[in-house]
Amino acid sequence: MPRLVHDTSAILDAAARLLAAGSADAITIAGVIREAAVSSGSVYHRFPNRAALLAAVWNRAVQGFHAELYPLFDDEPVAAAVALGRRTVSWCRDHPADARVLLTGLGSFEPAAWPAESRDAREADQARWDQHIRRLVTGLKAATGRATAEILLIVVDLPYAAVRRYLSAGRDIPAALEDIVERAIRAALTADRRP
Amino acid sequence: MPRLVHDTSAILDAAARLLAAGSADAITIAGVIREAAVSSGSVYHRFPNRAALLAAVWNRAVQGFHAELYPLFDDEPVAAAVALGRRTVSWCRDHPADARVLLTGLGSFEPAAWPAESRDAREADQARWDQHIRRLVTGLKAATGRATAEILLIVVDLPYAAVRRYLSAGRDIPAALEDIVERAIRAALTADRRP
DNA sequence: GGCTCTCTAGAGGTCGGACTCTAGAAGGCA
DNA sequence: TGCCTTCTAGAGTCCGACCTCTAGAGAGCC
Repeated sequence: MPRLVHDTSAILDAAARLLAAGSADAITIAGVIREAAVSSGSVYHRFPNRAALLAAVWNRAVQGFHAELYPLFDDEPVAAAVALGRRTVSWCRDHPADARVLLTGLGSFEPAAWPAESRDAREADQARWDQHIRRLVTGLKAATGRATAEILLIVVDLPYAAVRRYLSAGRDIPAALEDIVERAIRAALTADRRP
Repeated sequence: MPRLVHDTSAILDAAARLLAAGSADAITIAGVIREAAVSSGSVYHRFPNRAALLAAVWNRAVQGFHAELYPLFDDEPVAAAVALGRRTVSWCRDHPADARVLLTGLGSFEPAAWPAESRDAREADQARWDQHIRRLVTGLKAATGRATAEILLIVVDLPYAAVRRYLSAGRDIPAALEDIVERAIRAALTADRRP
C-alpha cells in the first residue's frame, strides 16, 4: 500500500538543519535518520545513495533562490542590479536554512558523485541562470562602462558578502542591510572613475 | 637521537593541499600520511590528535595573513581601507593554499575540539586583530559618516568577496583585481548618500 | 663502544557511517 | 476476503578513519 508515512521534503529539511549545525559533511545518513526520525529503509527508498541526497538538498535550495530572482532581470540594468541585491538579502532572511546551503558552496556537495539526472537538472538551471547574468552584464557594460570582472564583483559577489557575515555566524540579518547593499551597488556602479 | 627527518611545516603544507582539493574534512590523518609520505607515528608525535593538526593549519594561515596586514592600519583611515583591500588581493595571489584555508572558514576546523593552547593562540591574535579593526572603523565613521555595518561590508567583506570567486574555482586572480577593489572601496566610502 | 633520548615505522584495535537485505505493515482492487 | 504493490523498520555487513602501541633507528655524549 502506498502509505507515504514520511514526507521527502521533511528529510531534506532535516539534512539542511544538520548542515546549519556544522559543515556539509555533517549531513550523514545516520544523522538524517536521527534528525528526521526515519528508518534507513525510508531514506534509501527515496535516494539511491548519499550523493543523491546531497544533490537533492543543493538543487532544492538553488532552484528556490533562482526562481525568486528570475523576474527581477526584466528591469532596466542598474535597477535590476539593485533589485537583485536587495532580494538576495531578503531571501536569505526568509530562508536561512537554504541560504546556509548556498553559502556552503556546491563543491562541498560532491557533485562529481551525483547521479546523472541530478547533474542534468543542475546544469539546466545553471545554464538558464548564466544566460540571465550574461544579459545583465551586457546591459551594465553599456550603461556604466565597467568591465565584466568589476560588474560581477559589484552585482553578484557583493550581496553574497553582505549576508555571509551574518549567516556564517548564525546571527540575524539586520533590517538595514538591504539599504546598505543598495547604496554600495549604486555607488560602485555609478561613481566617477579616476583616470 | 633527535633526527627530525620530516619537517612539521611540510605536514601542514600537505594538509593545506588536501584542503585545496576538497573541503576541510578532506584533511584526514590517513590523507596527510599519504600526501606528505610520512608515517602515522610521525604525525602523532607532533600533534596529539586531528583537532590539533587542524588548529595548526588554521593558525598558521591566519597569523601569516594578519602579520602582513597589521602595518597597513597606521595610515589615514580611507587610505588604510584601500591598502588593506589591495593587500588582501595580492596576499591571496601569493599564498593560494593558505588563502583557501581562510576562505573555508574557522567553523570547518572544529575549533570546539582544539587543545587549550591552540585556542589561546587563536584568541590572542583575534583580539589584536579586532582591536585594529575597531580603531579603523572609528576613524572611518568620523571620516565618512557611515555606520558600522556598512563600513564592515565595504572594508572587510568586499575584498573577501572579490577573491572568493577565483579561489573557490581554482582560477588565477586577475592582475586588474587590485584596481577594481580599490575603485569599489573608494566609491562606496566616499559617494554622496541619498537622503 | 655503550647509554640516552628523540623520533619514526607500521601493525592493529575500535568505532562510526554507508549501504544491503529481508520481513512485514497497510491501502487499493477484484 | 485475499492479492498486489508500495513503503517502512531495523538488523547486519563492510570499509575507512582515528588513534594506540611497541620495536627500533640513529645522533650526541661519556
